[in-house]
Amino acid sequence: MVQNKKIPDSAQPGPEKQILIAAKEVFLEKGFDGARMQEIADKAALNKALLHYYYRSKEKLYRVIVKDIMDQFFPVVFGVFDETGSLSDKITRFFDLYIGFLLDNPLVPQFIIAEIVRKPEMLMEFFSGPMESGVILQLSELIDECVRKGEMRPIPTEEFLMNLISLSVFPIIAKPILMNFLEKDDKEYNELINERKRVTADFFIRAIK
Amino acid sequence: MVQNKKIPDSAQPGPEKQILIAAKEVFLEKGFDGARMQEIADKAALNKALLHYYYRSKEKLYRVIVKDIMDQFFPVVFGVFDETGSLSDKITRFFDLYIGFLLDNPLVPQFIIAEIVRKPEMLMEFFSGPMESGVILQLSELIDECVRKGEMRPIPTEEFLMNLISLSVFPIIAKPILMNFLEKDDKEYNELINERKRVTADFFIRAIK
DNA sequence: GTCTATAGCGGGATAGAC
DNA sequence: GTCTATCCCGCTATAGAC
Repeated sequence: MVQNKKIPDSAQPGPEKQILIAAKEVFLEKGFDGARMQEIADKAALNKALLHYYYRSKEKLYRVIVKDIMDQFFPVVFGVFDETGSLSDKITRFFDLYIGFLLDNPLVPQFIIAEIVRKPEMLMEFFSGPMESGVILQLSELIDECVRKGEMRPIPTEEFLMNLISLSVFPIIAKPILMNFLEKDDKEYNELINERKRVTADFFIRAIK
Repeated sequence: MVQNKKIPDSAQPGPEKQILIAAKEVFLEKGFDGARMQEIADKAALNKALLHYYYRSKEKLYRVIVKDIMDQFFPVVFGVFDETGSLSDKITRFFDLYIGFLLDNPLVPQFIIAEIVRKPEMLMEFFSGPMESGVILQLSELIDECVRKGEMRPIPTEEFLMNLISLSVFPIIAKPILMNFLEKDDKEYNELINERKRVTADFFIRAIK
C-alpha cells in the first residue's frame, strides 16, 4: 500500500528518489527498529549497498524521512482558520480537510505518535518550523473575536485545539482496536470516518456554543 | 519510572515476578523491537538466561505482558455507565476516572496503539474478553433511554463512544507533541490534563444536548 | 554509480557447570 | 534454579571489483 508520494524537493527521478519512496513506506509501516535496510532495498529494486552509498547509515536515512513526514503533516493542521467564512464554516472545513488527509495517510499520525514519542529529541530538531508559524496566537485571536460576536462561549485556546485534533486523529490511529470493538469491517469503518467529517463538525460546534 | 505494578495472578514474589515487572516496564517504554532481554534482566537484577528458563523466548514473555496490559486497560473503560445517577453524572465520572487512570499509566495507551496496530493478529488473541462484555449494547440502551427522557439528542452509539475515548486518550498519547506545540513544560501540561477531567465532561455534555 | 562479498557486532537462545 | 560461557543468526556497514 503506497502511503504517500510526496518526497523532498531535491530528489530527481532516479535511485536516490526510489530509495526515499521505499524508505518512507517501510519506516511508516515498521518504525525505525522494525525496518530493515534489505526490505527498503528490495522495495526500491536496488542493492542494499546503494542505500549506504547515498545516505551513509540507516539513522541518516531515517532522519530524512522523519523530516519529510513532519513537513507534510503539520502544514495541513494550520492555515485553515485564516480563510474567510463564519466560524461554523471554518470548523466544518477543518474537519473535512483534516480527516480527509488522515484517511489518505493513515500511517502518518500513527508514525508520529509511535516514533516521536519514543525519541523526543527528534521533536526539537524538526519542530522549529511549524512552531514558529504562530498558529496558537492566531487561533486565540479568532476565538476572542468570535466570543465578542457571541458566536461561541469563551474557551481556552489549548482546549479548543486539543479537542479539534483529538476528535480528528484518534479514530484513525486507533482504527484496528475500534474496528474490532465496534464490530465493523474495513469498509464500514472507513465509511464511519467519512461521515465523521460532517458529524464531528456538528458535535464540535454544539460544544462550543 | 515505574509504570504499573499490577502483574498477573499466579506470580508469587520471586524471580518470576521480578521478571514480569521488569519486562512490563521495558516493553511499555521500548516496544517489542526496541526492548532488549539484557535490559530486562538488568532491571530485574537477574541473569539473562533466567528469562529464557522461565519464559522460553522473548516472544512468549512479550505475550504475557501484552495480555496483562490489555486485561488491565479495558475494564477501566467499561462499567462506568451502569452505575446510578444522571447522564451528566455518568459522563463526568467517566472522564474523571478514565483520565485519572491515563495520567497514572501514560505509556499504556501509547503501547496499545503503537504495538497492536503493527501486529493486528494479537488483537484477536486478547480481545475476546472485553468484546464479550456487551458494552456497546449496554451503551446503546442508555442512550435510547436518555433520548426518550429528553436528556440528550439522538446520537449513534459509535459516535458517542469514539468521541468519549478520543477526547480522553489522545492528549495523553500525543503529550510530547502537544506539549511542544502549546509551549508547556511537563508540570503545566499535567495540570492541563487534570483540568480536562472537568472541562472535557462539560464540553461533551454540551455537544450531546 | 552499482554490484558482490564479507566484515563485525549485537542480541536471542542454549549448553553445561554448580 | 541460577549462573557463565558461548553459539549463531540477522543485520548494518564497508571493502573492493567492475
